[in-house]
Amino acid sequence: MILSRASEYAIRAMVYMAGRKDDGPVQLKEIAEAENIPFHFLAKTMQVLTRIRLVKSFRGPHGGFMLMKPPGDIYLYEIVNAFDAISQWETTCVLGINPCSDDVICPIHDDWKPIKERIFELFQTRNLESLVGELEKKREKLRELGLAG
Amino acid sequence: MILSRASEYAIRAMVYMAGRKDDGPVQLKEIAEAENIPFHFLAKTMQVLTRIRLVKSFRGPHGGFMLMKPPGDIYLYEIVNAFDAISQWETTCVLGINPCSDDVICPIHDDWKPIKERIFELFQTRNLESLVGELEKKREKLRELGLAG
DNA sequence: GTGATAACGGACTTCAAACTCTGAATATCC
DNA sequence: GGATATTCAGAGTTTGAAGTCCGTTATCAC
Repeated sequence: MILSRASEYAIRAMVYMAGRKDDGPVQLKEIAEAENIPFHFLAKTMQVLTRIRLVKSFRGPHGGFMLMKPPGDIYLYEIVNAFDAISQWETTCVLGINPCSDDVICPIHDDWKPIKERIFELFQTRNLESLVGELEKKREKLRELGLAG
Repeated sequence: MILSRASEYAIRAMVYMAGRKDDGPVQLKEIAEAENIPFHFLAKTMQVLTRIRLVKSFRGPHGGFMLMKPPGDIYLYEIVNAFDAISQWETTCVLGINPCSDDVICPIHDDWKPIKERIFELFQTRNLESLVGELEKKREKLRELGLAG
């Protein structure tokens, strides 16, 4: 709703890779099935991530993809920025008035600016490691609820 | 970037109407030219606003559109909701995981929720009158800067 | 080196949003 | 009542994102 599908899929794929216990490359097929992402579309998405060196790819049997950096060093911003020109958000607002800046006649700019900044901050401070941590917490919580119910 | 064009155009058109000093109906042509919106597209947009009774339309010579309520009583939410199903945002997140709720395995949900709520609040508390006020303030500011420079 | 496996790369198709066009309906003015 | 102005309504077109397909290339196992 605010990111392209490619960005969404890329994040989910990366989080999946980061959260996988098993070492060694993860195959496209496994990610696509686990995350319920169209295979061929994810293929192209992963190619982009390979090109910008967020992941390393291995062809042939037992091939697949591996993260190039520890999960704690990969921030959402890097991923998202490969697919959506979020740097351009600086000069865009909800009203589509472009360029929209402090000096442009846009009635909603001053409301929108802090929200935009907050989204930016989210992307720039959240890394894969912390996201995997969130997942663990959520799983734990659901497990407790399951036992209690 | 987060709203459809129709929503964006609708808001701009409504703000334009609210800010117009002259009484009487405003014509499509005037709005389209003033706000630089494709004429025929705006036509359909205005038809929707007419149908949901945010504006009243008049055909024939000297026809046009008028707000059905005082600007202070028209909130962005009403406008936006006519074009984008923002009520569905409740169960959607940046990662496209749908439904996404407090109880669903989505690593970013807890980050995204407050942002979403803030956007909601913006739409629900901002009305046309206050937006027109913002415009005035901005214009004033720019005028001062112009004199100073 | 042959065959199987998996990523690569580009072309193709699908779909929905954005935009355009045209004629019908309705109101005004003379 | 006829000419004109304006919105209404629906169909058609364009465009770009999303998704699919297929042949190529690299790697591994035997």
